Amino acid sequence: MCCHSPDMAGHQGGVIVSWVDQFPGLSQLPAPVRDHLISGSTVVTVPEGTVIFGPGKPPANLLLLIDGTVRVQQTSDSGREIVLYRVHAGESCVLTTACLLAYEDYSAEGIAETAVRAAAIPREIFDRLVAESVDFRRFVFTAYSKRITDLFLVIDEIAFRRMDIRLAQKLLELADVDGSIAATHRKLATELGTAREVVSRQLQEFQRRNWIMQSRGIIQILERDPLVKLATG
Amino acid sequence: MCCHSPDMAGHQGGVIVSWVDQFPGLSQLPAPVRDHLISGSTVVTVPEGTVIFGPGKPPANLLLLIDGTVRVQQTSDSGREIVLYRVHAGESCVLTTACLLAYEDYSAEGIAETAVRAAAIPREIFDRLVAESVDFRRFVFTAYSKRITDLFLVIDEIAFRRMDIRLAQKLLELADVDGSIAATHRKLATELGTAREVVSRQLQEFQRRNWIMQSRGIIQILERDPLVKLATG
DNA sequence: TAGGTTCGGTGACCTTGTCACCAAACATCG
DNA sequence: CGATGTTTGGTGACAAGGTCACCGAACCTA
Repeated sequence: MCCHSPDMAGHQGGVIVSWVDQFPGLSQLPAPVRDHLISGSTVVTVPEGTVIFGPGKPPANLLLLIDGTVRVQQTSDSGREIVLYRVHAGESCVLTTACLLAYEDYSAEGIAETAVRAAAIPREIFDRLVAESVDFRRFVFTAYSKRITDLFLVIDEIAFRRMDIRLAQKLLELADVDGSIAATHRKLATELGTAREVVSRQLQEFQRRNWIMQSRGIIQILERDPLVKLATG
Repeated sequence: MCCHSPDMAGHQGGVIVSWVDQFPGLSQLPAPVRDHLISGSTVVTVPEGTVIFGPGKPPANLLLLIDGTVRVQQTSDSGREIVLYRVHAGESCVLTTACLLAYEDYSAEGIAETAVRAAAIPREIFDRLVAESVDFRRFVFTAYSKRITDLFLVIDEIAFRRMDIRLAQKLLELADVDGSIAATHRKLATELGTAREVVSRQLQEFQRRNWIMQSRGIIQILERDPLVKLATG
């Protein structure tokens, strides 16, 4: 975490513009709370690949992502990894507040998947805002709700769903408009919490059926329909 | 949810005794907050087996368990189940607050595993307490932290750990002092999020090695040491 | 004691995870 | 440019785990 910079608030037709307005749940905060939030936080930028928090590296602040994406994942002893969820621009790393206030360590780690710009809210300011503002509380608990729902979904998937279905879903999710996906088998395996070989085999099967075409690091979807049918059961 | 009853506060040598004192994080609340908490909540009892919350049955209150245990589990489309965590006396169903305040539905369900006595705190009171009291906030976020850690652990286990190890752990966990376990294979399978047959086969193997003895609904541990060695790797 | 239910055992089969190893594609650097 | 190391993905063999179908024994309970 580096490159602290002053908040970029500015005047525009009499209205003060700030990163706060990019957060749906925060844009209607009453002026004093809003000011408190802005003055109490620092906008930071971190380069791609930075480990923002992790085992033995407890988060010091609540981060509200202005730009970029944070990937939260877990690594097993044996080295296999699984992606738990992603935090996108306009969202917050809210689960870290649990250990912010409880001083507990999490076993997951957060990695800047792209360059990230974020507002960092120190523990004390966060606590004060929760106390002061109904809207801020609503914002925090709504964010919690979404994350916990995500975790339940992950558990459901890894415990109960078949790999071919999950892989098809993931391909459709990652494909851009022309149906191409820039991802290695290794990356896909991490997304799904499985082994690389399993992904390779499954993709081989999709390729055999002419649903996809592969080259190193790139997968091209040839027939969307059967993938969709498989993904949606 | 039934059997509402007045709070059983009483005098004892000049000190008011209440269920609040059974909660480590709440016993040091300042008097006004404490009173607010007591007066704003209702002590309820629910019989064993009651579904306290679930899909389509959003929780109406935050429950603080005075007595008994609540099992929180998830069921797949195919009918397989997995236990996510348990809430014991002195703890709270705190994850429900996320949907309490966000009006979201979760896919998990909570079941009274025994008869349960609990203090039910309505949404508005909960919100007010969070606003008023640092200690209550600390209590809430600490509880969150523990639950989320539990969920991360569950994900780690089902994604990365071997069944024989997990089963050995579970047996040791459930065994009473003389090493006997009252549980059907079906129950154990739900605990671990696997199929009954897998548990049966694995237990068969443990039996073949003379580590356990089985009869209908009961497993008796004969040799603890090898199970411990397996469980701890 | 008859009938229904729950519990556990079993074999066949499929999917998923692990291990060992290899070759092609790519990157780097002299 | 060629030599070298790294990343990526392919492959086969095998082990572990999940699914299906079916069975008999144990246990209600009426």
